[in-house]
Amino acid sequence: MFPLDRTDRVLLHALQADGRATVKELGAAAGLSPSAAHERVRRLQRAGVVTGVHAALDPSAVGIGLQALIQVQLTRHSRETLASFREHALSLPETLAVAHVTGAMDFLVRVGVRDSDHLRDLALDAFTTRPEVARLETAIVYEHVLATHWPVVTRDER
Amino acid sequence: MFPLDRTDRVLLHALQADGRATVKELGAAAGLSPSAAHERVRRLQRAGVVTGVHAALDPSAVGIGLQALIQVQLTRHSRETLASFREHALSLPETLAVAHVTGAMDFLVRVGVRDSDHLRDLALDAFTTRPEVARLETAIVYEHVLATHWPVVTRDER
DNA sequence: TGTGAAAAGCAGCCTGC
DNA sequence: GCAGGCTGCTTTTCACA
Repeated sequence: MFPLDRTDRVLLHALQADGRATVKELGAAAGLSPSAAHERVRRLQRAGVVTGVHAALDPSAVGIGLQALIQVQLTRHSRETLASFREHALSLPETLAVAHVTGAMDFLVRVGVRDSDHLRDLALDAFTTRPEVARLETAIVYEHVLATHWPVVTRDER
Repeated sequence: MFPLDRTDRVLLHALQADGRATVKELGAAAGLSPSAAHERVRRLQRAGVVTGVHAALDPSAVGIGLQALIQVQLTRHSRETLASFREHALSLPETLAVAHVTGAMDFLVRVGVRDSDHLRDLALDAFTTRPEVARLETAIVYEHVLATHWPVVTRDER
């Protein structure tokens, strides 16, 4: 694991809060010169600690009137079946997130749709038709909030 | 709803793929001059279509060895109970996402922990002790993938 | 790893279509 | 609503500590 010190944590925090922050701002937050902050940010990216910087959109602004959680139980649990369903779910334009989990249901797919008609069409056309799918259970998502600040749960306090 | 044309969609797509892209690059992707791209990006931000730009981190790099989905059934469904549990869940450093959903379970909280000991401590100390919580069901998350490209599901093709 | 200076490139603004 | 030019700031590199 890439060792993260206090300065790295400050930089990561700042980049999670505002991914477009300038190196100058990041440096100021971490008590570093712009060039030093730049070097550290580049290193964090090269080391794969920062996997990317992405814009977050307002669901309703892009036509998503409804979010749902489609819980899927597979017919079989072979590697092929899992991989095949995973790929399919990720390929759907409505898919916002895919989770492969333990328990009665194998996959949870969070989707963004226009309305309940769109949701029904999606469930019937893109899920129940699949040979991998044994059972579906769909829940409406009233609200979904992503944490914008991941803590560094490591204990070392370097 | 803010009207989005083809050019806006290209800009949004580019910003989702790389939130640190320069206005020059965004313009090139959309077939626009840097100044025009800049103007449109600013408008998309002011209109709230782009709610923010955030760095994504590698879970294992920040000490998250395990992710779990804690499903919570509440004792009561009053506005106060819902709000109180929601706030509590969002305040936990381990929380990665919170969803309020329909169905047997009321909330789904995705958490990032070091290991199974950490998960047990979290469940016992931060969930089962809460008066709002009637029942817990915890599932291990083998894999979680967030879509980095939200489609614009609107139909108008302006 | 960090600083500071210098060069290159970009953002931000303005003017004219 | 867009292009092009201008100015100041930011990024990026490099020598040095």
